Amino acid sequence: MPPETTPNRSRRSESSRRAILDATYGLVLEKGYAKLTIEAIAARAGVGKQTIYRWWPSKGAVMFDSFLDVADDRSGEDVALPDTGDIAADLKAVLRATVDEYNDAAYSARLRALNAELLTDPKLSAELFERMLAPGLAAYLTRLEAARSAGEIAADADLETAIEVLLSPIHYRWQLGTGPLTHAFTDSIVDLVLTGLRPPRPRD
Amino acid sequence: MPPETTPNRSRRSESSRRAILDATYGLVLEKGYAKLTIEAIAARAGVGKQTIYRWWPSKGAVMFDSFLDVADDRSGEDVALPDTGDIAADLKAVLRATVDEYNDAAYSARLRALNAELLTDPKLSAELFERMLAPGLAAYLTRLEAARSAGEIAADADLETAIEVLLSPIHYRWQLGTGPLTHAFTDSIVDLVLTGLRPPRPRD
Amino acid sequence: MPPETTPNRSRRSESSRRAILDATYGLVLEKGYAKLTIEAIAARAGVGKQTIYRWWPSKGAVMFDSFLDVADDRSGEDVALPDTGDIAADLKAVLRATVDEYNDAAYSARLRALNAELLTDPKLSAELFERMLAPGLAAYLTRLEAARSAGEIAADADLETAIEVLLSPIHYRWQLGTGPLTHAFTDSIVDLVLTGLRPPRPRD
Amino acid sequence: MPPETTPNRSRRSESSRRAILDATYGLVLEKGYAKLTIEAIAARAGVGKQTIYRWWPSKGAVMFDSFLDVADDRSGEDVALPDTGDIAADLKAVLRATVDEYNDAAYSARLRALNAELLTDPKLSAELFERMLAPGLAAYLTRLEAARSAGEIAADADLETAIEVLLSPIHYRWQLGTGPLTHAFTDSIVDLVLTGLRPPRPRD
DNA sequence: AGCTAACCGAGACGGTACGTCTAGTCTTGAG
DNA sequence: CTCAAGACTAGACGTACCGTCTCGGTTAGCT
Repeated sequence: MPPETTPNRSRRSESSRRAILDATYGLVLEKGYAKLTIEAIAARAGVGKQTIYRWWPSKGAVMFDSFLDVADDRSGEDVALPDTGDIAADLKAVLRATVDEYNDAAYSARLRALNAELLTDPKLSAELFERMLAPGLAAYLTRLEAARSAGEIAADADLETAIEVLLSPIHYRWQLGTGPLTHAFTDSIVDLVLTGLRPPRPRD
Repeated sequence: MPPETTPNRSRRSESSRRAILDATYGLVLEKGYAKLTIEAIAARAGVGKQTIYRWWPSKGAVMFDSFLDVADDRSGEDVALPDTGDIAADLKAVLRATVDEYNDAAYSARLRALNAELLTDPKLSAELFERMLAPGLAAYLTRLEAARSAGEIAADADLETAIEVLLSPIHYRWQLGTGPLTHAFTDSIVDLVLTGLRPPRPRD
Repeated sequence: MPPETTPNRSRRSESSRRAILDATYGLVLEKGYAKLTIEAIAARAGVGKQTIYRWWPSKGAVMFDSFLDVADDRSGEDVALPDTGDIAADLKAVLRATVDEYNDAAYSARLRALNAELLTDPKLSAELFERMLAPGLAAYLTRLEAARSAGEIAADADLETAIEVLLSPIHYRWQLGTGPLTHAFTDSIVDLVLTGLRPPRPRD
Repeated sequence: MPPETTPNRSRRSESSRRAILDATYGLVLEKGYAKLTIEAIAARAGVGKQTIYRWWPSKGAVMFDSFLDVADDRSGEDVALPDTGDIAADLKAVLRATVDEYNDAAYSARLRALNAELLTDPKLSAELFERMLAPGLAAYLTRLEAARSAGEIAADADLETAIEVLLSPIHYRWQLGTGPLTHAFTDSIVDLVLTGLRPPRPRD
């Protein structure tokens, strides 16, 4: 993500880059994003401040990169959703795991930093989307398409919207605190999304 | 929201309070929340810095108050959802209006500030919920209960979850930029929430 | 000497002023002027950097003030030259004392700082002259006038020039290292200035 | 004069040496010594910084060398003082020329740089003396000895001291600003040094 | 109808961090 | 090897704000 002004990329010190990214990652967890400073990053990374300013335009960009860097490390991993043949059960299992992550203090701290930066600089969202969100969303899409093929889901269903409708309530509650982040909550989202609010058609 | 330590509330200058809140509100729109400073607020409000520190614990609290203050002004207003007898049409109309607000630059700027502060200081979410969110959510609940009584919605539907499922995708897209905030998007949310993904039960 | 922009003089903290001046004075002696930094002054004085920048335009100005401040403290003291009735003896005694000062390491360090700053910013010389040099030169003038009245010195002698001719060789040797700063050197200056180079007029 | 550590002198690039010295000389005149930086020298000379650090120990040494280099160029020139047979007239003419130089802005700027460096690093004075001062002082000595032989000056006069007494007041006024640098001033120095302050011996 | 304690505007203070600049060292690639 | 180029660690620069602390002036609410 470096802004590439004049500095010569080929001469860049990889060890400094790593040290900066690691220091940033650690400091956000320890002190929180609001108390993250460039000076602290430089000190912990054993790096001159100028080396940070040479390659990143802002503190937020460093933090952003440090998290995306971790995400990239995982990008080779298998992100496929389970497929037991029961779409409801599979979605519930995945969303339960997701909500457990949100309830983890360290994960939550990183997420807060990332979202705060996103709110400060919305231009970053495209990059965030591509490097962090897209792989996960694609996995959901694959699973839902399989369910559609299996006849569990209506042929004309809008799957892209469905994915966001499944995931966003978790993010919403986490950020706005409108209610507890429980397995019951995610289960009820899955039920709702799969069956809708409409009343059962009366037997005739 | 003032923390009330020792200062005597009855002696508080209402004109200073108003000037501070107004200055804050204006500065967030003009410069953005990240560049908001206590000194700038004090200067624009024609107020000593100490007067701010006396009544608020942080910059975020002032900003928060300045927005809630606007919300409180509206609290007498009618927040009821329309009821034409067609729950799908009514929800679509309301969500279209909501999405239009999110697409407004000024509203979006304020929302960014509010959410950024919330991520920095999650303790504020309870207050935010009570003063800004609760009235709106109550209105949704009222309308959905009416629909349930009318038989448009299943008797055992989880309406609280349904409301969050309706609203959160808008917030999600707005914040993460996963897609365009259009009327088509909100319409498809409503359809999804009302009918679900399940295929129509075959006529027998 | 503060440049007086906007800050309100009457609110100035005298204790901070003193601490800054004292810290500067001490640091020049310990580290030398070239290694004097505003940060070190602020740290030793227990003062914020801004408090220095508020009242002085540059590091040199602070140093300058810190030395003139010492000079001012002495300004009430008696700076008169001795008067034994023998102008040669009196001048030799005073110049021997002067040269001893120049040979003192601490005095020499301060003098180096002062002169270095003067070379960097010649505008300071007027102030230096008034506050540090003028009193001393006046004392010489008084003594030389007494000698003139006593007939030891020609009635039409240019005393102002004579004073500079007496003092400047010491400064010159000290700064350029053209030779050793000894009592023999200053004695010979006095002899030269009093009798000149001309051969004695032959007795006829 | 390079400090001679390890680098192999024979491989040294003469063109780089010249470019560095010339760039330094020019930058001192244009920006002043205080704003002279190694980076600016390297940039103007079209030279890597390391090439400067390899051959000189400090910025001051480069500047010093750049000026002595000019002085060395002149060392073949005739520096003898005029000899019209009238020592007073000859000295006045030379000192007038000297003071004119001091009043020249460019010469004064160089002199400031040189003296500032000398105050910062007194170890340089020996070198300065040998390469810049000594030839001039020797010329004075030659002329004064001629005057002594001619009977214009007392046989036992201390000529070395006399030379410093003649020259130092100019340097003193230039640096401390104790008075104007005029021909009248230098003339009166010559008169004073030649005749002294003593009153004319009464005719008997 | 004062008195007096508090709040008020103002802004200097001790600090922290900023983003920039320069020093002096180290690395790379060309000659 | 030396050299130009320039990235590196280090740390001071001067600025912007932080949150605290006086300072007079003013205002509210008790005597």
